[in-house]
Amino acid sequence: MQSIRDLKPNFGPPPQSMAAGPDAYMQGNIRLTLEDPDLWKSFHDLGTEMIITKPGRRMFPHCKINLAGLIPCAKYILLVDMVPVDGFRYKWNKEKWEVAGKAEPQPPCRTYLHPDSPAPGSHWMKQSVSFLKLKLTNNTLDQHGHIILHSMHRYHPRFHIVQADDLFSVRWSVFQTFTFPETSFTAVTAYQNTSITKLKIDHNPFAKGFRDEGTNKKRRSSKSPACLEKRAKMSDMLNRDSKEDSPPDFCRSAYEAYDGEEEGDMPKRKEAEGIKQERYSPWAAEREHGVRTESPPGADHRDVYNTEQLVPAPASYQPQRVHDFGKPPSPSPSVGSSHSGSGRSSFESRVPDVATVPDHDTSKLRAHEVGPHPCGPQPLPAPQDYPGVLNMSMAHQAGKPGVIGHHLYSPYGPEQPLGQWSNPGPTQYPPPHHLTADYTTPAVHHGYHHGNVAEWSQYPLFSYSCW
DNA sequence: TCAGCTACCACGTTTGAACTGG
DNA sequence: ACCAGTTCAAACGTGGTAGCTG
Repeated sequence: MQSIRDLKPNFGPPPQSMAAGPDAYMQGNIRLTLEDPDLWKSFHDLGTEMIITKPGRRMFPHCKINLAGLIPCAKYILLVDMVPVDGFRYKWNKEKWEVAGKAEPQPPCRTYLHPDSPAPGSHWMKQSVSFLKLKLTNNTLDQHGHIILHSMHRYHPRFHIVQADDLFSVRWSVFQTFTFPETSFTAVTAYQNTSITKLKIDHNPFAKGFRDEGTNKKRRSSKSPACLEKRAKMSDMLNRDSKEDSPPDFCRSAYEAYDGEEEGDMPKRKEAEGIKQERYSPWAAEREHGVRTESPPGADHRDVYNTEQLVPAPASYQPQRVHDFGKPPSPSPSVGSSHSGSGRSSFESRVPDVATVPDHDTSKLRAHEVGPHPCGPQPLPAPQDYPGVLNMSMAHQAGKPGVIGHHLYSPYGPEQPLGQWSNPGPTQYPPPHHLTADYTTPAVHHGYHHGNVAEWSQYPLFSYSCW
């Protein structure tokens, strides 16, 4: 286990509270470990697939981490985002994943904010931190703040730990970014690998109804024509007695390795062994064939990547209140314009999340606040009035142009206490001086004082060009 | 024709309000 | 009146599948 040690201070004048003891913010020896690594590994060996749906789908396994080495009394914000593993689109062909071409232009980048954020280090360390409610979607116009992904593309989650009292101070803070190789996955709209399906069914409590020992036997079937034919023949019988204990023995070959055991450690172990025998892990194959992966050679799978993420310094908060929520988002000519093809370059420069931004008057933006951008001034994502979605806009630092949209999503509701978010307070840093007029409108402050982080809607958090 | 996507379905889990008893 | 435990229904989360679409 190795955390990211190569930290750099952020740019720009730090807030007073940070300047008072900068070392204290740097001395932490943060360690982050992934929970259920064996489960993740089981999926990873098969080629993890995550369903993405229009309304949003949770991950399974979901991201759950343990933290250590935080300063107990210091506040931290935990974030998760998804980054493409490579610049390819994949297809499932003959029981294995194959490259099907270049990746599509990256969807709007969003970051999931852990609902407990910000919380003191002691809070994060006292128990494991779960990102259970993180949802994935393929709807680029998603209004719920879910993380937007492309189907048939590979991603891996990144965990960001930011020492910050609130979102106001995020921009001055140092990010520590952690990634686990075994959490990489392929986003799909329907499962391709039946072994993954089986693994999910056996481990996800919500899918108990699909287990062999469950009551709903007729759901256990495969898509093979032979099975479909047999299923058709059996349908009447099944309809007559769908609660029969012993399932029909057709179409069970794909699950043979899992039969006959109740849930528990032993069956799981058996599953893993059975899977290994038929294992075809496409990612393992990639490694064998020299296809690029993010795994550091020789590194323990539980070790994090040695990457770092800094908050761009000349950050420019550009929250704009949406007064007519519900207006359809305006298409952006810049969407996809930065897509540069395959490989890392394809997502080094992310496009702003303008696809989700309802129409608003971009003339309100001041050029110097937005900063230079090859695509011209970006209409910043406007806050939306659904609860829990944050929006932060930051310009790139010199040499890393491009204002990116990076959405922060938190499942906070308006009623939840967010005092530390909603109001910087007199002892905290004042809002950035370059905030737009809209930012300081009473309406916005009203929202903050009521703990509604919706006004933060979509904040471009940081640039992918940094990694 | 077909791969990918979506809507809908049935089932199980979770959650919170309502109810009950001490 | 208060609190803790129980019950129950609605909401939510699943994978399967038929049908649609490009």
